[in-house]
Amino acid sequence: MGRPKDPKRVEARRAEVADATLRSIAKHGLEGASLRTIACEAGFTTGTLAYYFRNKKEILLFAGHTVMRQVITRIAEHLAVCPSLESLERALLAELPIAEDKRLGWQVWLTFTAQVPSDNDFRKEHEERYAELRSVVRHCFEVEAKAGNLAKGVEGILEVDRILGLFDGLGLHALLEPRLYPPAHQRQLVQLAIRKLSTQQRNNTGASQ
Amino acid sequence: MGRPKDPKRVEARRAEVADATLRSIAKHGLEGASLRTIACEAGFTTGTLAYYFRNKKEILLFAGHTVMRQVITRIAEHLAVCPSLESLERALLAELPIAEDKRLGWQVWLTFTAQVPSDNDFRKEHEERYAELRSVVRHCFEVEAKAGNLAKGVEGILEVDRILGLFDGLGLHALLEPRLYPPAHQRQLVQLAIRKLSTQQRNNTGASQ
DNA sequence: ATAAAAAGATTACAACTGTTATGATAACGT
DNA sequence: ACGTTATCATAACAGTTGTAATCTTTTTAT
Repeated sequence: MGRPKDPKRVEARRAEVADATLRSIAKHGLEGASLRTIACEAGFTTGTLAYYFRNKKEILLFAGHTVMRQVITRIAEHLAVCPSLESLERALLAELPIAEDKRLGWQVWLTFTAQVPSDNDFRKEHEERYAELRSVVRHCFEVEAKAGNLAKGVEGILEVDRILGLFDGLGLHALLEPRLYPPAHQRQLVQLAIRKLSTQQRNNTGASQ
Repeated sequence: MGRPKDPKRVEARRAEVADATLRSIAKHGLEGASLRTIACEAGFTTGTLAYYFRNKKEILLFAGHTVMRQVITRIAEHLAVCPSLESLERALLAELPIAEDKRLGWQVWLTFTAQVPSDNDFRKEHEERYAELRSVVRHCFEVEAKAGNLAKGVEGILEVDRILGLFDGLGLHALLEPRLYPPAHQRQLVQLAIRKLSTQQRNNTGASQ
């Protein structure tokens, strides 16, 4: 008798398809990511895709989900060991569109984000991921507030939105015009924004990595 | 003899098509904006579009161009009469995704922005518009700096990127999750970010409009 | 070894896409 | 009034899309 669906293999194949989807989007945008190009990129045919996914949208949602989840997981792990503003700084710096793989991540983030206003499934996915992200960062501020490490007049709840707003906006601009936002410039902007909130001022303008 | 192309009429028709394009995108995203739906939305047929535009991309670029140009023109006019941080604050507040028409503008901005990484024509358009925007805001900072109205330790060049990054990031988040970013919250964030830069602190948390 | 089910390829299909050729109409100058 | 040309609609084109039915090949349990 044939075995029941091997979950290991299914998971692996779905991951391969997701990866191929990301590569397709990175090359020619969402328009260039048809089922055929995705399948070709993965070394399969459309029939294989149909076997592991119900339809194209499920593929896109899965691909987007994995990308966002990986980013947030990395940030959360940084902040889990030590939920401080310093950790937050390091976590965000590591995700800026500097290295080529990070730039690719930002690009697919952008294309998926652009689907949110006109597609309820993408909207739901977005809301869930960002709820996680906000929760992690908010916890970070709460800990610092209790320790009395926040400068006078900084409202934690406000600052979460401000930092995340700046982070996404800066990342977006850096993705779109890398020449105007070289790595050092990106880092400097994030560092300045975070360090202004802390009582203990650090001065290193950051040549890490 | 038939008259030569009436530029007034041509301009008007192209504007109608651009408007119809924006409405189509607002309804079902870029995927839902085919030449037929655009034409139908404008009360025309595809033949009419072909008469006023060479191809679809030209339509999209024109539509995107007009939207961005209008936004930047409004901001520039605000800052032309009085290039101060206070004017900048008012100008940016007026463009936040609060009213429904502004939200629509942000949505098309997002869809066009998402094309930038994979399309050189969109990239060029984006670079030109943001060069204008940065120039206007930078001039605003220069004037304030000469007047000695900038708080200690604020580097104008850095702050331009920081304000614009925060503005786009915040606008994006507010567009995607309006319930988490009610009008007062959006305004508060922008106001706080700008007023921290000035020597003369104002305190109104903003109930304008 | 063999039956059975899973995994994947091939192919077909209907719908839709952007583009364009052609036809009809309306506006204008003479 | 006429002819010319701008304007716009109709319709056809070839290509692509997502989807799904069908067929072949592995893989596995007995």
